[in-house]
Amino acid sequence: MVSHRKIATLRDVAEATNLSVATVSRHINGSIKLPRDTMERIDSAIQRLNYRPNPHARSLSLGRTESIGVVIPDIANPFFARLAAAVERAAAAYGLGVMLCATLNQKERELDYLQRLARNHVDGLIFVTNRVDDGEVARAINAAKAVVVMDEDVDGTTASKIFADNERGGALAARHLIAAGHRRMAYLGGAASLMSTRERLRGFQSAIDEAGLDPALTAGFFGSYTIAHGLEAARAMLDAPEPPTAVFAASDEIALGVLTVCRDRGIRIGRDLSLVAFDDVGPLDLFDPPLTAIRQDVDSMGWQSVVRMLDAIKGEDHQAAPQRVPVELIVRASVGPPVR
Amino acid sequence: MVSHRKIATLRDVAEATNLSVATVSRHINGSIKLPRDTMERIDSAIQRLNYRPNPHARSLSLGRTESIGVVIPDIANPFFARLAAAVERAAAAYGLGVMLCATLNQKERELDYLQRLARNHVDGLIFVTNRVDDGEVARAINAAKAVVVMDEDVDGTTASKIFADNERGGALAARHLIAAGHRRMAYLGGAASLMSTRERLRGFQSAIDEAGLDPALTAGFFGSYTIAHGLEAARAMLDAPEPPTAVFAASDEIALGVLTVCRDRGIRIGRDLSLVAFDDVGPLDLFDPPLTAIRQDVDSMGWQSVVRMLDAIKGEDHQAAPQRVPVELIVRASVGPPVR
DNA sequence: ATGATCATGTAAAGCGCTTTACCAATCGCT
DNA sequence: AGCGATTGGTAAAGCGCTTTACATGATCAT
Repeated sequence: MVSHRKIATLRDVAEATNLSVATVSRHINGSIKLPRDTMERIDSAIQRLNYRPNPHARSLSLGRTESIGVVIPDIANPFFARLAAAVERAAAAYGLGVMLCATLNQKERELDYLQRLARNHVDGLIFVTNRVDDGEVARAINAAKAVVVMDEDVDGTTASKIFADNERGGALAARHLIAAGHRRMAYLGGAASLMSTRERLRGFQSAIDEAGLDPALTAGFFGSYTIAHGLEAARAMLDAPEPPTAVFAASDEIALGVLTVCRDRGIRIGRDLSLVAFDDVGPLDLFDPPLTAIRQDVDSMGWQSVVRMLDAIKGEDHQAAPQRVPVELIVRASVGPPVR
Repeated sequence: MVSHRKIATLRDVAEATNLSVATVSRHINGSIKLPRDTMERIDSAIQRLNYRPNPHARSLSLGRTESIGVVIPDIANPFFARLAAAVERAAAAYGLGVMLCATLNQKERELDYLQRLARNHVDGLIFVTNRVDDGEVARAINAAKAVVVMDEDVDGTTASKIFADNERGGALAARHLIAAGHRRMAYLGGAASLMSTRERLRGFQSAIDEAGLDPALTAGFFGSYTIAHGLEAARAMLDAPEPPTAVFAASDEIALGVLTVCRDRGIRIGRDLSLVAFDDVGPLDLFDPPLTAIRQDVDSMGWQSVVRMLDAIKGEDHQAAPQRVPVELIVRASVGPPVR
């Protein structure tokens, strides 16, 4: 006797209770007050039939989906993974599902998700990119429903925005290095046109100015937030006629590249060369040596992005200014006095 | 002049082309052959109106959603993050969306997702857990539609299964350690009742047997796949009357715990104590020293889980036996000859 | 000329739910 | 007794799409 029972629908429970679907629906959604025994009849039927509303029917009828999309370059990257995890946690706390979309940094995929999701698939989109946009993605974002842009800006968008306090992070790093005695430094950034790379540099330079030092002594190397770029930039930097005594890597990944090159060349981080990283999501304390870094408060960013998302969905005016999430200097063992 | 234009529906393009919605729908879905100019009329109208089908209406009508769910303990964990990324990539390649669900290892959330998603929210579920189940989750899995269980078994389920070749991984680790001369070893596992922990141990022991060594010399420490457990187990192990000369950690995280304790105590990994990790997803090559590890082929697991998912959705008989994905020994610098 | 066949469509039901617009019966008041 | 308000419901439209069943005209072999 195969029990191939179908999934119960609202209608089934209506029939089981001798009520109309409307009554049952409104009771479920709390938009009607019924006599006690009617309520109990309904509840027990729901229980018995193991009824659950069909989310698609619900979405179709309601026009909303009770879920949001998270568009992210790459989940395998620890920074984005933690960001996604933070968003997920916050979303779950607010009863929202999360649709995950990895773009692999491809414009096509960004646009595709923006379309598919913003259409009607989800109520809103938390968008984080790693690419510099030519305007097309910006247009798509502005055309979409509720969007909050996180971590990296997309020029020309009117969405709510959440960013780390990059500038302050850069300043913190520079001050720490300067305090240790460094004068000739290097900045290894991501793409030169990315907001985060620019801001971290600006902060770094402002601290140099502030200290009355010669900004010309600090070299900049730009590329991308990857280990590969870290390797390349580290080599270029070390092969320069007058190599720096300290380096500020604008991401964990870049710092890992530096670490690798130094290991290969027998350069001891923290002694021969000082290093400050940015992000602090990997287990930087377990590296050799433990890496001093500017820590982003990823959890807070994720949470706040969801909060602003809910505001955006409710149609509330988002604040014009991007929200800045504080960063923090975590001192470990990769910074020492300069050697020459 | 505010352009508050509504989203175009199928009906809109039908009206724009003077055709019926049915005709347009069937043309879009390729289930009708139309004269060239009719086709062009439709296509251009779609273009012009920027029409996209409403996914919920589509799902409701079709009974499927073109998306799958991934249930995972914690996305912030690099191993699961990479697994999720691999699944995402494969799913995207097959035109499937991915709904991400983090359970934080809570039974309630596992059950909740199993319900919500398996109901009708997604076409199938890729389920990975970290918990030992009391039977309830197993029942829910069996009741759900297409499910593939990955990485860790759930006892009593009839789903398709994809696991790493844990036993072989354990054997590989043991042989490597034995070849280096170790006799007194420790196994630091996760929960003792977890399949993966048991299998890795079994493989480890079988290699010991095979080598004709005394299995009593290998101590086992069980707990969870976390840094915290790694710390604790490492301390217990080192404080034993006769500490081992080598340790096999059943996860990267556990190995990180060992690393930390050893750093604190001035024990040099690779010289005073040998260490082999399992997973190899973190940048283990950048640790101090670079860690020898058994590598899981996460990408392959993710991809294959999607392939089997598609089979399951199509209702094809899944193979009875779990699929085993090969593992590989990656030799770095954390294993040396024993000291006493 | 006649039916058969094909090409090009149309109308309408149904997917499961929410919600608006109603309605009948009861109750409390004057 | 008569009135309005309240209680406890119902019927039906509509969300956007797919699909089945049917219709119309042209083409073709006989």
